[in-house]
Amino acid sequence: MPRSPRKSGSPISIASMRKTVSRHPPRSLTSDWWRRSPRPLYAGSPSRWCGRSLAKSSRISPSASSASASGNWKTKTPDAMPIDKEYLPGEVEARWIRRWAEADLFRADPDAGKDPFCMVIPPPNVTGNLHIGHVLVYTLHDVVARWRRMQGNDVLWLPGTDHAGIATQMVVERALRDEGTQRIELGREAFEKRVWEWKETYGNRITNALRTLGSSCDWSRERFTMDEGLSRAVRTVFVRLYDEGLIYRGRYIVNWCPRCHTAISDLETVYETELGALYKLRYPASDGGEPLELATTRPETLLGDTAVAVHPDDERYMERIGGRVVVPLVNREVPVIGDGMVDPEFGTGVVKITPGHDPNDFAAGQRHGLDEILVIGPDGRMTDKAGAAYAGLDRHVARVKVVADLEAAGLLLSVDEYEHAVGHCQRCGETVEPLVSRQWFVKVGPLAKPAIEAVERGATEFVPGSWSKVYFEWMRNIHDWCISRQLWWGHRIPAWYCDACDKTIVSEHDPDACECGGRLRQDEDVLDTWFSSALWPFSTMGWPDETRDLEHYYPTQLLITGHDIIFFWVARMMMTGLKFRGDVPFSKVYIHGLVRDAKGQKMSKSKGNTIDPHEVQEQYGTDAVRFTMSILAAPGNDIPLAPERMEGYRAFANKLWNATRFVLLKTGDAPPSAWDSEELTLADRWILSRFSANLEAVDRGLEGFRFDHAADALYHFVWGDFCDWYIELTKPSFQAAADARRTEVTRSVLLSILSGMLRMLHPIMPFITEELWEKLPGCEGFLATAPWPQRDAYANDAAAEAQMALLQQTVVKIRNLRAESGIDAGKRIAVLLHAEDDEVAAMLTAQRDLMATLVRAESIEIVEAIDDSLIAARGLAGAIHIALPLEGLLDLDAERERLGKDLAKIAKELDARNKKLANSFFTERAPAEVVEKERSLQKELASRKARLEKNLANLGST
RNA sequence: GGGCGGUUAGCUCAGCUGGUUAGAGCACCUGCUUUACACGCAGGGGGUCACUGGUUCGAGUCCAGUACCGCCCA
Repeated sequence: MPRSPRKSGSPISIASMRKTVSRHPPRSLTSDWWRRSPRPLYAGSPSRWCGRSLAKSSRISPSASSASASGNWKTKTPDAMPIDKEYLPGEVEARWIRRWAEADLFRADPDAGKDPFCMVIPPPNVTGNLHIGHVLVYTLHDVVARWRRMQGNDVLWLPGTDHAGIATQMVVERALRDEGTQRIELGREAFEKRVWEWKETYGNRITNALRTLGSSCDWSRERFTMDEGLSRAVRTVFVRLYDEGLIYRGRYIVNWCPRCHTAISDLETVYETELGALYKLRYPASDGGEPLELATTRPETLLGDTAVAVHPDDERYMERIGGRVVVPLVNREVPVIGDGMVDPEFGTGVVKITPGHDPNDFAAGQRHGLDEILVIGPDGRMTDKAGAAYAGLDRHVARVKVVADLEAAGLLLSVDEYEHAVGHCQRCGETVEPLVSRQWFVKVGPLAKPAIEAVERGATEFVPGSWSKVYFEWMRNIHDWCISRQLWWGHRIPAWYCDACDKTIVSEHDPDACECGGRLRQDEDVLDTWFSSALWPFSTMGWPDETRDLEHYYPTQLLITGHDIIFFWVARMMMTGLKFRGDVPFSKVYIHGLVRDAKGQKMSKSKGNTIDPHEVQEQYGTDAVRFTMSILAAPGNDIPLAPERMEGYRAFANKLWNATRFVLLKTGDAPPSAWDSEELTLADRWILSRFSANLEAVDRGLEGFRFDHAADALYHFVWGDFCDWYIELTKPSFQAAADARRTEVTRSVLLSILSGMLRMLHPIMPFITEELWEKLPGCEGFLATAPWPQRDAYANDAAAEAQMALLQQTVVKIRNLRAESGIDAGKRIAVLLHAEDDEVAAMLTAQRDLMATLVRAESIEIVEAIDDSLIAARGLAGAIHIALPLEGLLDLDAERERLGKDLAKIAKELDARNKKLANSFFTERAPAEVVEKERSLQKELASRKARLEKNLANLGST
């Protein structure tokens, strides 16, 4: 991140100027721009690489794989060398997307003799545009895919889209309306044709956007849920489930959307709390006795009432059970029933029962054998059964009239404001109308059982594991799944009804006629889109045929998706996978968080806080966006996406760019040469060791889906270890006076680390790394297919790390003393160092020239003792004494204050140690090594404190 | 009503099986045309880890309760 990009107080920041002026040519997303090639194919075998070990002794090699015979570092041609001063993502991204596609790098090959690693994409809606949530999911997919590919797996990341029944139909209907026509006028066949045309024209918008992210999908295997093969899979599944009695057709109460004109599943109904009214009504008793008073939120449905219910144990009404009351306005006599579902606390404790229009009432109706009277039709208007006074009225209008009529009849007792949950259509937002109709259902219970067991026995594992609870909870309370939709766009239900004999035929192949010779009519309805999505992990691989892909890639290794889709999709894939393939569809399910805005609020168009992926890709570069997604992807957490974050990682990309620029400028275009371990400096050994440690952190992070940890390790390795320290440490080696061999070893280590670094970064930042890789001397082929660096256990050089830590501490303290003493930044000063420990003193002596360049010192002297009488800024770095002789420059008061502060801090720490060690419970019960640690720390603090006190005393009193 | 998650620096978040001085980025302050990078360099300030109690030699970390926030299911 930019620590502090603009300190000058300049009113216009460069970053803010960039926000308005994009420097990159706009990319068209609807064309096939990524296919066009102005240049010949990039030649190169897919797996040549340039990161082979250069150490003659493998002890400190960043990459221990043996070099292939052809892996000689090649001298770069000069035209590959020029490198801009800043990273410009736009053109670079477009070029690599094209070159990767041309080289067909991401095609999986089941015969490659490699371990497969397979993921299927959560198919986006074909009508959709890429939104920021997609960017997150697909970034994580691609990070895994690229990492596994570089690790040597045969990676299949299978892309595709789903046909999104309602959404797509609505889009095309809207277009028809604009043309002054409508679906019904067109007729079913013509309409379907129109949708296909629409799909051909616009259906690749989202997949093209996916390509701009750098997604390394195998596009040769792209699928669409309405493809011929996938449609066959749908039919096969439908028929088999029907034959086994797991699909049935029945009259049942469903959630009906009067606007979409279709049934929708429970999951597609979203409940929202709304302010409505609670109406208290009076129902006269048939025998002229005491009337019953009841409360309802939906008075218009009383026209379809077939009973009134009370709780059987409710003493107020017990004796009324079995009696009859008259439903007002329609004057229908209905029974008073006793049912446990009635909450005596609600309203008056009496409720009306409308089995035709309420799920609970429907269930009660079944229990008590009540009639279902449908008074609201599929169009949301009252039916004839509602009576002549209401028939044809919209349900909302009817409510007003019913209430008015009741009032006129003196049967309306009160109207109170009332908050209640109202179901809405997830797709169009219309108030859902529960109504009884004839629909197709999947009997889910028998399918759910093995799916539950599979997660219980660990065949499929949720990450983070807590999501399995959510899965279990839903699966164990699962309801039958309404799968028919009253749409024209989708897989038409393969059921035919005979006009003559009333027989139902369900068949994979369209039948010609009924056995009885009667004419057949196919069911008008189509299947829920999720029905085909549920088959995605195997239907995309060719099922029901036994294909090579299916055999090789199923079950897949990983599914990455959001928690909002566990029920809709994950659970259903589990059920069908087990049922039809006899195995789980994926061994791991990684559940990511939801992308929110910087304040943690959900993004929505109405709030205006959405982030357009294309815009931020242009603005910050796709790599920066991907890096942001990765580093924010802490499991179990939503992702607060602030533009500043992306800005920061754009700076990171630029930093990487310039680090490479430095290396290239200093090292020329010759490939690196091998070194002997004895030739390495402390700095060389240290960076090689750090490299190894960070490689381990990145591997561990990616293995455990800690994308945040992996990205964090990379960030700090590149910016901290490599740029802030190692590059600075190498600079003396490139001065004219430097020893030629030293220069050669340094440039070789630099190139070697850089090569490994680019490989490590590639899964998260594919574009910039591929671009830089191409510029690196000797690197051939695509980085995308270069081997992942190997961990070398011997590369951990603890001694180098410890010495370097000491050196860094000393450097930081010297800089601190300079700054705090107000020494001009450009001024060369003298530095005295003293260490009691001989080894430390030797190390300091060896590294003093190096340190001098880092702190802009004229000289650094390692002395036996620092003269107490010297006027100097003094400090401690661990046990190393530091003095900057500043005769005449030192503000004694300020120095006293500074030392006093240091002293107070150390005294406080020492005090805590003393107390701890004085506590006999601690020394007796804590592990010996912990106590020992505290003791040695106590000792060191005491000596540091004494030193500071002495320094302070030497300054004299004011 | 049932369940799950969260509460750590001004902001957004890390912090694994309890053990030195609780970290990062952003923001903030100071200084800097140091020949890779001002999308930069160097230095710095800032936290009663929501609250209460418990376990423990030792709690941001484990347990219980409270408050507030969010999500899911009914």
